[in-house]
Parts: sequence; C-alpha cells; structure tokens
Amino acid sequence: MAHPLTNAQIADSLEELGDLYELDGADRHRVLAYRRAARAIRESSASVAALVGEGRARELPGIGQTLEAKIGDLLAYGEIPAAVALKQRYPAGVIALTRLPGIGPKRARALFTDLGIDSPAALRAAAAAGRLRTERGFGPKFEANVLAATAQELTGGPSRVLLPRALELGEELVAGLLDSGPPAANAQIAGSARRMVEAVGDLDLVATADDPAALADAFAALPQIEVVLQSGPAAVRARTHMGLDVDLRLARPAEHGNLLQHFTGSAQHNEALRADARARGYHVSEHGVSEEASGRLHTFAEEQGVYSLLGYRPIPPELRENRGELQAAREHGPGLPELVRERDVRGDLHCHTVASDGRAQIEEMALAAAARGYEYLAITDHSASHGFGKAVSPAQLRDQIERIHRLNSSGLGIRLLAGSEVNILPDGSLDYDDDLLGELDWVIASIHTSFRLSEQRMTERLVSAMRHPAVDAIAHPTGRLIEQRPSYALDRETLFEVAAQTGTFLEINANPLRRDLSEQDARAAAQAGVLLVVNSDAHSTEMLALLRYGIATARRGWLRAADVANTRSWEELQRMGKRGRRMPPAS
DNA sequence: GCCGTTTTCGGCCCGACTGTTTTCAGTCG
Repeated sequence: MAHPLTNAQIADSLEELGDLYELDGADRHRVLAYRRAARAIRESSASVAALVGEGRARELPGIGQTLEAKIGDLLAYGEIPAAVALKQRYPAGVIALTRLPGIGPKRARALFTDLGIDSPAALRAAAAAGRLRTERGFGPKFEANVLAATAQELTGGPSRVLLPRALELGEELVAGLLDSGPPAANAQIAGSARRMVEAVGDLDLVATADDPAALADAFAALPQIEVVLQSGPAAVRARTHMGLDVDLRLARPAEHGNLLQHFTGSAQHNEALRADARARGYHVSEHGVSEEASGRLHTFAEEQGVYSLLGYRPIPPELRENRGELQAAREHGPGLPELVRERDVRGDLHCHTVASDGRAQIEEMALAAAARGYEYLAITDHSASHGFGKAVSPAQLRDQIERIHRLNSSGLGIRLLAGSEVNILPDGSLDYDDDLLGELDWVIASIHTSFRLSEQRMTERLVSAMRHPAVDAIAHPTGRLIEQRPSYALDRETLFEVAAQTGTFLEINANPLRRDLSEQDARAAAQAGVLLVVNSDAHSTEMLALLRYGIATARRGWLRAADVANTRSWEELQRMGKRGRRMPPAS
C-alpha cells in the first residue's frame, strides 16, 4: 500500500475526523464512534494497516464497514476525502480552540462562524478587546477565563505526570483530609491513579463525611492546594502547587461504594456498565443504582455492592478499561484471571551496581533484595559498549562473576546470579563474545542506541538477539519512554512469535518512566505464548521497590502469576526458558 | 457510525458545575 501508517497515525487521523464532524454539528454518537475506533486502533498490538490489507479490520471493536473503507482510503491515498473537505471549512486553529478549558465544539463553531476567530491567539485578542461578549451566550466572565486559559497555554500548559508523583500527592492529600478538623470518615484515591495507569492528567479523590461542606473547606485549606477552581456541595476542584488539578468528590458514608465505583472509572468502563445495566432496567449513577420499574434506589457503603447487584463478580480497578472485563466478570461469563500480585514475585532479574551506572555495591543490592523476601537477584550491569556511564569491560565482568560466586558461598541469604544487560548492536550482534556470555547465569539483552532503524531492520535486530543461544530475555523491548518518546518501529507480532518459539522471556520493565512492555503489548505477548519477567531495573537499593509499577502493568495486561516467570523458583524458571531447552530433560 | 439477551433499526451513561439565561445550554469528567 502507498502509505504504511502506524496505528498511532491512523488513530490520530480518525480522531481528527471525529473532531471535524463534531465541529460540523454531527450527531454526538457518530463522533463517539470515531473516538472509540481510534482508541481500539491505538491499543491494538497488531498493525492495523496489515489487518486492513488482510481484510480483517472489522475484527477490532468499533470498526465497521464505513470506518474500514475510510482507513483503506487513508492507507491508499494518505488522506480521508471527508476530512479533506471538512478541513477546508474549518481551519486547524478552530480545533485548537476546543482544547482550551470551557470551550467545546459548539462554542468554537460559534466563535468561528460569527466572529471569525480561527485560533487561540485570535481568541485571546478578541477577549482582550472585549469583543466576545457581543456574541449570544458569552459574557465578561468568559472573556476573563479565556485570558487566563490562553496565558497558561502559552506558557506550556499543564501536562500529565507519571503515576508515582500522582500517588505521592494523593497519599499526602488523603492523609491531610483524614487528619483535618472535621472528621472525614473515609478518604481515598480514585480515578486513573487507583487504576494504576502510566500517567495521570488529574488526580481524583473521594471522601465521605457527615458534614461534606466542612470537609470541603478543610480540603481547600490543605497546604498542597494553590487555588480552588470550582466548589459545590458534592465536589471541589482545585489546583495544587505541583500544577496537578485535583477533584474531590464527597458523599455520605452510606453511598461511599457508589461514589468510589463511579469515580474510579474508567469513563469507558462506566459507560459500558451503565449501558448494560440500563438494558436490564437499572440506572447507575454515583448516588446509587435505581430500579426503573419500582424506582427503588440501592446505595452501598462498599464498592462491591454495586457490582454484585448488577450481576458481576469483583473487578480489580486495574482492569476497568472496557477491554472485556465486564463480559468476563458476568456471573455466567468466563471469569476474570487471578491477577499476579507483587508478593508472588520471587526474584528480580535486572539491576545495576556501581560497576556500571548504579549507586550501590553488589552486597547492598543483595541485602535489600533479601529484605524484600526475594530468593534470587540477577546483577546485570551494562555491557562494554554502553556509551554512557561506566561500561564493564570483559575483564571486569570476569572479575564480577568471580566476586558473585564468592558471595554466594558466603551465605548472603539470597542467591545472586551473575548476569549482564548486553547491548544489541544495530546488526543484531551482542557486544560480549559468546565464551564470556556462556559464563553468565543470566543474560538480558536490550537496545540503547540506533533507535531510528526501519521497522524491518529493528525487528531483524531483535530477532537475531532472541535467536542467540545465550540470550535469556529482552529488556524494555520497545524502548518507549512514557510521555517522552514513543516506541521504536517494530513488528510486534514477529517479536512475540519468535520469543515464544525460542523460549526468550520478554521483560515488563517496572521503571515508571518505561513500563515496557506496555499493558497491551504484555497481554498480546502472553496470548501469543510468551513468558514474561517483571523486573525493577533498579539503579539503587530503593529502586527495587519500583517493581510495583511493573506488576501494575502486568495486572492491567490481564497477566496471572503463571504468565510471569519470576514468580517461580530460579530452577523452575530456567527450565521454562531457553536454558531448559538446551539442557537434557530431567529424568 | 456501530451494533444486537433492544438483533438490521433505534438506540447509544449520567450528573455537577458555570455562566449565562430568564429556565438552560455547554462543558467536563
């Protein structure tokens, strides 16, 4: 095909077309259909361009005949004709208006058609001149808000923060609420942070109190709060000094379960839950579940009450993304997997010491890992050609192997594995020779250079590494950095197929900036028969605790303990991987 | 535009808050 686009590029095009239809006043369900389709494409582990080529695009949820044809046009001609026509009527700056707070498609369209405003800059100028209030439905308050919003936008605007910062702030605020004068009976983190997503755009809290108004006042007085943006009897929205907005929702204790369920989301999960409930005569909101026939309202102090009433088994927050969890959790459905837990992990197979770019000695890492209850820890410093920080020469690595063997016989309380994080060079070869690699207990290979290879060359590079008999696992297999850098070009289906064939483990790197494989890729890999390992990639003793974020990704990818090899003993893990295939079977 | 325990047409989640209105539309989550 003429334009081999990535899933992200196809999704962007459909989202843009949805925005254009919305500006044009299309039925909102039609617009939502474009957004749903874009999300399914973005989350697909398989190449959607390839699916379209095979005539299989309609296997994706939310893709029907029309969208399949439009994606086909996009791939064949590089553009969707309907989008080209609409873009002539609405300049790109009009869509940009809808990104400003308080401006949606209706207002953007009115501003453009009646006042000729075609960009945020033009809007700002019109607000400064007091021209906006001449339009019906707009007043001086709106002009003031525009000036404030565009000023912030010009200085970069708020961006999403990684999960650890959001959780840290959330825990501080929850503690503040619980300690505040008027008693909060309960306060907890909800929203996307509770679902353990990668990065959050704002923080959601729920609290119960017999006097909600007093609790709202106490919230506004917490030292983390910079300014209250909105305030009502049931909700407070505020900006923190960190720049992250916080929504606090308040309810009486008897409705806490309803509120927590609602406010944990995701929006897509709730939407599907409510549609399903509605078909069976229930209306679901944060205030309760009402029966259509009798009008009876069911409220619950515990969240599970909502799910039980509607006929669902418990659904862990990490799964609430409308990715099949509702169907699986139905009382007569197939059931949800028993998700892997942090305490199932028996060893960490990726960490660094002062030998390369880590901060601690081997002994310190070993003691910290033993304190976490691990049975084994692989020391995997960077290999010879790493290029930044200290590189470990072959002679230094041989010394380190000796040192680890000595430590193992000295009774540390944990088994240390002599390992390395070996660079995969652009041609797919490794930067230690095979003899040296053969002396190691554990080899994890990864890419740290030449990220811009073509999809074909990058895939071949990784395939070569996985076919190498000494390579046990691939670390951070896609190279993405959350909110900073997308994955390098890569054929994931081939990656998973070869990993399964060769018995190479794929890592879920737990560093909160990586979480690589992603949840979608991890789920697709496991379905393809790949075994995963969840590792901290710790560069200090404290960083061993980052494992929780890798476990969160594994859980969001529907993985069970059986899908994660380092929930097994070291002996068992070896048998499950490539080493097991080159050893004679145990009699 | 999609989809089917509502099944090829007629539905598609629900409420809070704001700023405007003169009883409510628009936006947001």
